[in-house]
This record gives sequence, C-alpha cells and structure tokens, in this order.
Amino acid sequence: MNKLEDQMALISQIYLGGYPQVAPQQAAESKPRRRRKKNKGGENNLSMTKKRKLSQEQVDLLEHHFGNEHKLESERKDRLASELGLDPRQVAVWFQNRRARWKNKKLEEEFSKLKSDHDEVVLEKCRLESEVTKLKEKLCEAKKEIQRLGERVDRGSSNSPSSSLTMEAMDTPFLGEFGLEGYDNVFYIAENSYNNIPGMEWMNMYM
DNA sequence: GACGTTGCAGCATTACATCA
DNA sequence: ATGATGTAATGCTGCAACGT
Repeated sequence: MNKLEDQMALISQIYLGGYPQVAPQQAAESKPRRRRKKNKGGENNLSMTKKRKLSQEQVDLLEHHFGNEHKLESERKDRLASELGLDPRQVAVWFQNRRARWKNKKLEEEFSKLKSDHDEVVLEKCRLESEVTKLKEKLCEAKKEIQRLGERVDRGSSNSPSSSLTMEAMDTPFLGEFGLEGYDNVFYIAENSYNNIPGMEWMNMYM
C-alpha cells in the first residue's frame, strides 16, 4: 500500500469512526484536517506509544549538536539516534521542533528590538514636536515685535523725521532677545514658501 | 518529458506531561 | 481538580531526487 492509499485509508477509518469536533478555523475551510485519536488504549498499547520525555542527558547532547548545526543530515541523525538510544525519527522530530522553537525565539527577539526602536523614534518625535511648538511661539512673538516696531517707525516718521527709529539704526539685533541670533533672515521667508527649501517642507504644517 | 515513489523540511496542530 | 505551559509526536503539503 503506498503512502497516499495509506492516508486515504486512515482518513476513511477516522471518518467512519466518527469525527466529533472540528476546530472553528478548520470548520470554515473546505478541507477538514484529520483528527488524531487519543491514546486511550490498553496498558500494552500505552507503553508502546506513550509520549516519553527525553532525559536531561539526551536533551543536552541534542542541544549540543543543534548548537553546532541546525540542520540534520541523515548520517548524523542515525549516529545521534544510536548514541542516544532513540529512534532516528525521534531525533528528526526533536530537531524539527527545536528549529521551530529557535525560530519563534528569534522572532520574539526581533519584535522586541523593533518595538524598542519604535518607542525611541516616538519619543524623539515628541521631543521634536515640542521643540517646534516652542519655536513657533518664539516666531509668533518675533512677528508681533516686528509689527510693533514697524508701527512705532511709522508714527515716528510722520511726527518727527529726525527722531525716526529704523531697523538699520538698532544697536543690536533685537532677535537676540528670542534666542534667534544668526537667524535674521528667517522672517523674510514668505509663508508657504518652505516648499522651495529642501528638507523644510514640513514647516508649512506649522505656518 | 511524464509520472509515480520516496524522503525530508516546514508548518500547524494535537496529545500528553508537568507545574502552579 | 484544573488551567497554563512546554514539548514530543502527528498530519499535511510542497519540493527535489530518482527510477521507470
């Protein structure tokens, strides 16, 4: 009997024997999965098929080999199996399960690293946003100051030309008051014109 | 080249053991 | 006794190698 026939025979045996419960996920699919029978046989059957935990010594050796190489060639499997007094199939299964655990662990590690990176970026974003808010406030204050000074200049020029106060006449750059030394030209940038400055497009969001 | 068989890996799932 | 967790084992699928 070939493998397929074997499987079909098993399927029909199980279906004829009853299929008490299908997991929700499986039930939704067109193809039901085969359900394994519970191991509730007699004592002999139990001892034949009962799941046995590997000894610490066996696990240690398997771990050692897994550490060297995650893949298991046929020759190494047989050698390991006889060394451990296990069925080669058991060794293959152990490696398969171990690879799955290793993969899960790696995924978890990768996830926690990505999460911490993400948290850092979020933190930095908050910091930059608060900085932008502060700068916006300063900008607003500076604009008001310019307007106020402009009005004074206008009044002065209409009353007494000789006492006019001009921007050029100021002893020190007034912007220093706002901690914006060296940014004298910042107010000459027209609104929405940040699009023209590489890397500064985001500023328009705040204008 | 087409087809069947075999062996293996990956994945999902199940069943059992153990522990809190 | 029971639910959570860990893990050995099983079922299924896809793929590659090989023989016919």
